[in-house]
Amino acid sequence: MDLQKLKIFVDLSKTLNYTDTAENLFTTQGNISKQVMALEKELGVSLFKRAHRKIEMTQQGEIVLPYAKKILLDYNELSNKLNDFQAAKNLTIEMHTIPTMPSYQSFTLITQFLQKHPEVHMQLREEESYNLFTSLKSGKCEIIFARTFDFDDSDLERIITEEDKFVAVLPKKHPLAKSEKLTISQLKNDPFLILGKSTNLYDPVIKLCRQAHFTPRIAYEGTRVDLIMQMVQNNMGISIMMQKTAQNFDSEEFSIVPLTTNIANELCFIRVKGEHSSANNLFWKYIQTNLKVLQAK
Amino acid sequence: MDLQKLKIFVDLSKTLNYTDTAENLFTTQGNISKQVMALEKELGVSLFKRAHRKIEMTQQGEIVLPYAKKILLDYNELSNKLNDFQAAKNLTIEMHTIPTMPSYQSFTLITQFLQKHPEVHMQLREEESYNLFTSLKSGKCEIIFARTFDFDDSDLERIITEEDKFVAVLPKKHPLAKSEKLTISQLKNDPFLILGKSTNLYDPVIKLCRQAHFTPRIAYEGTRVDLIMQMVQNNMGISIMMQKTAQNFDSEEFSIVPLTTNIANELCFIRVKGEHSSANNLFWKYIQTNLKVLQAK
DNA sequence: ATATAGTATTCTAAAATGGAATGGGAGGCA
DNA sequence: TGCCTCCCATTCCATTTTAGAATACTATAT
Repeated sequence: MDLQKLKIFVDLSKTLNYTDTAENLFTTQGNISKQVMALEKELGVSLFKRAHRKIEMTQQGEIVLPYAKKILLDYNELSNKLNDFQAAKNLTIEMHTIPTMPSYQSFTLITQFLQKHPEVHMQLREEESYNLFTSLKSGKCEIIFARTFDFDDSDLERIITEEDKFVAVLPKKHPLAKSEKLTISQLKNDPFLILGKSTNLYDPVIKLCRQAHFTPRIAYEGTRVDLIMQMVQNNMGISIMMQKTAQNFDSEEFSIVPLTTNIANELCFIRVKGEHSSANNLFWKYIQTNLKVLQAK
Repeated sequence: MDLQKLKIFVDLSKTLNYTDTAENLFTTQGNISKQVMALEKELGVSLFKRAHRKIEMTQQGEIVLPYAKKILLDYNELSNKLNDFQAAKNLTIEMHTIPTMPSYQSFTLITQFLQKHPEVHMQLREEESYNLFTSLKSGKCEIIFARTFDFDDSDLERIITEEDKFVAVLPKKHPLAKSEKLTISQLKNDPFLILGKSTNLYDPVIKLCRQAHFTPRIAYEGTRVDLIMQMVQNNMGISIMMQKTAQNFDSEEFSIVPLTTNIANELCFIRVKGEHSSANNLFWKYIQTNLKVLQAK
């Protein structure tokens, strides 16, 4: 059952003339004739009485007409709704991000972008690092702000906004607290207080330890950075985290010492390669441009 | 836009599995895949997110779903309505008839038929003879009861229920009132009181006169037989009509004399050759059978 | 590593489509 | 009466669509 047939039927019910309907619907008279006959066959009724100078609708035709109109209207309404939805979607950026995003300069970029483009809506959602890439690849969001370690995924493209490095967080009284630099093996006997598996920091830390041929003793694993800091202050262990995370807790009670590692680490916007909504492209270009401006300063 | 695509979409929204939907709709998995893609292309949106072990509907799919269901429901409702209509129609006989039908034995046959088949509805409508054949041929009714003269129409079939003949109706005091038989030329000087053009009696009478090489003087032309009879009684002229019409007015005040003619004349049921509703066929067969029974008596 | 479940693709024959031209019947008109 | 015109039906043909069958491809599970 093709809606085109219903369209023809409805138009024909108005014109009662095959040639006119053919013109209205940009086809030929013969085609109209065939389609109407096909529709009649499909419905099993005769829709028009053909008398040789005019045609006239049958009782069955009168039954069909309101339904045909209704169905066509519904289909149009559907088309419109979809168009509206797509238009709105084209002006909406759904971004998933690590919870700490507001502490980075990327946040400034986002707020500036939104001020400059008030027509664009941004839906930000915090999500555990662990899930960000899944959400991105499954299409739940079209862009993420995440921390990467040794990034290597040819399906994705990214804009690095900041680089970060590993630091050790030590109690003030720790023997190595005054060091200028540390390697992780120097800490192999300390209890580790680290961010858990639901962050994407866990795996790189374990990897670092493994590279240094030891398995850390994990005294805390969780998501609360402030809690870790308190535990360090209280001599319950040491922590490995990112410098930019640690510096938010600048305190007299513990030391932050850079760690020598070979693991690249960046904060970046990431999206899949390929087609994107116009708002997304607008945002992407804005970030690329204004990041250079920022860095030039 | 083919409704089949919507059907597939709706079913797929339930199963979320191409193979299952293919089975439900008696087709193949590959076909489902193609149709869904075609639908997506046609609507310009993606309806399902394909993840490699399961598929999931998109937001756009959620928008489409209620419309698809509604359209399919409407189409089903339409089908049902048409079926009901056809079924009712199949049990209804629409018969147009000359006004005098109740005076013939055909009327008895009809009432007997309706008693025997109470499920059949008969819609009788009186119509002027002149229009009966037009109504029949244009499909306004599927069967007529009419009077025929020299019937010859290969598109129609008929059952003759009674034969009739022309009679002259004369005032008692008319010089020819006592004749056993008359030819029409014997009446050429009398004023004619005849049934008008809207009956199909007018033309045959004129034809009879023309065959006898005279043009009658028409003193009355109309549809009221009773009026004609009164006029005859009052010596205002003579009339030519059918015997069975005349004998309903059996009176002492005028004579009915058979007329010698070569014009065949019958009362009959007539329908177009070809397909008919079951009720119509039932009726036709009933008349054929029971007419023989009647005639055998 | 292999099997499995699930969608996409390709190939092919059959069917539907649509355009153009032709057929054919009834009404209008001279 | 005969011609013309209006209109729906039909036919021919090239193009497109369709549906089935087999095959490819890929992520998950074992």
